[in-house]
Amino acid sequence: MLHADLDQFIVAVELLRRPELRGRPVLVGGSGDPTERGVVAGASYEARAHGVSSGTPLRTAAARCPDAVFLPTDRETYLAASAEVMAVLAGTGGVLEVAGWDEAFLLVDTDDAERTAESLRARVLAATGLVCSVGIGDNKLRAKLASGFAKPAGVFRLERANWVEVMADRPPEALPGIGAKTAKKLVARGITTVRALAGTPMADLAGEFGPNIGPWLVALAHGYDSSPVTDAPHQARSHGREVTFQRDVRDAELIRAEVLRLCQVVAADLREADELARRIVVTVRDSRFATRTRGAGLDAATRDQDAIERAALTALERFELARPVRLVGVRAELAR
DNA sequence: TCTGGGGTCCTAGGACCC
DNA sequence: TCTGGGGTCCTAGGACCC
Repeated sequence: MLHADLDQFIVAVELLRRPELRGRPVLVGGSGDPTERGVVAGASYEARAHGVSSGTPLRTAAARCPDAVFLPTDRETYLAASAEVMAVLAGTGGVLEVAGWDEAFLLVDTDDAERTAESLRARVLAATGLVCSVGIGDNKLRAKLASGFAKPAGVFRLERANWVEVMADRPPEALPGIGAKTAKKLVARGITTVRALAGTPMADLAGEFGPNIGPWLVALAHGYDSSPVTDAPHQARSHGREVTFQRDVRDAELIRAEVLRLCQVVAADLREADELARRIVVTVRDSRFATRTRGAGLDAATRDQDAIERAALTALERFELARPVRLVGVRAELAR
């Protein structure tokens, strides 16, 4: 099985229409104004050399990389480019599972996976002008990790036979699914490598991480993954919108007005997606970055704007709002 | 000058039912 | 004075990913 992953996808799409920026540090994020609140969504390799990567606050990025060109995020354009890439991948005849804007699994029948992977890279480049890397694996977990090792513009194979050689000495957070929080808890137990995690009895982790996640972490460290590649169309569970204020807001009326505006956008999103909501959840993040949610059910599955607004205001009233508010969000959980 | 915005999945606790 | 054991649903929060 293969995992195709576009190289610096967002920046690569921008460079297609601004080829004069090639070779320069380019950063995409927020409104494109690095004095505003926002983070980097895409960084060119030249910018990454200055210590800027996806998730870096724009202001920090501007300080580290003053020569960078800042561009606003343009979702629609990336979605369109993504659709083009996925169409090329689908054209190969295998089972295609889209796993994000810029990545997909492909189950193909081949006796020369490297040759198939290279031809895939060539087809994507020829059709879209975008460079991708391709991982070959004996399951999805290994194929995904392999595409990371294949970057930039390469092919890499990771399977049971070379798992220990490639992965054992790496830190646990090299595994997808293990982030900073989990890594820290593992370090506290003296687990600092994939090897050590793989050698931990599952029962030891079940207490702290839960009866399912604990054992799953150990399986992850062995490279086990039995999840199938599926081309079943993706069914959204929720649609939401959230906004970070440029300055924290104390005025309850302003917060209320923003929640109502988000309700309008969410209702429009539901109409466009032809979905009905069952519950509305409001998110509030305060000036200390503490994030809370409150929800309210809907009497019937609906996308009626008035009903969504009523539910959102009911949920909003249940917050204390003791501190200035940094972010508000409105999410519709869908009827299924 | 800290820390976006779109999501998904899992867990834990309480309610409720038999 | 003691008050089981399952199961399911709802809700809020946590962690993670791109």
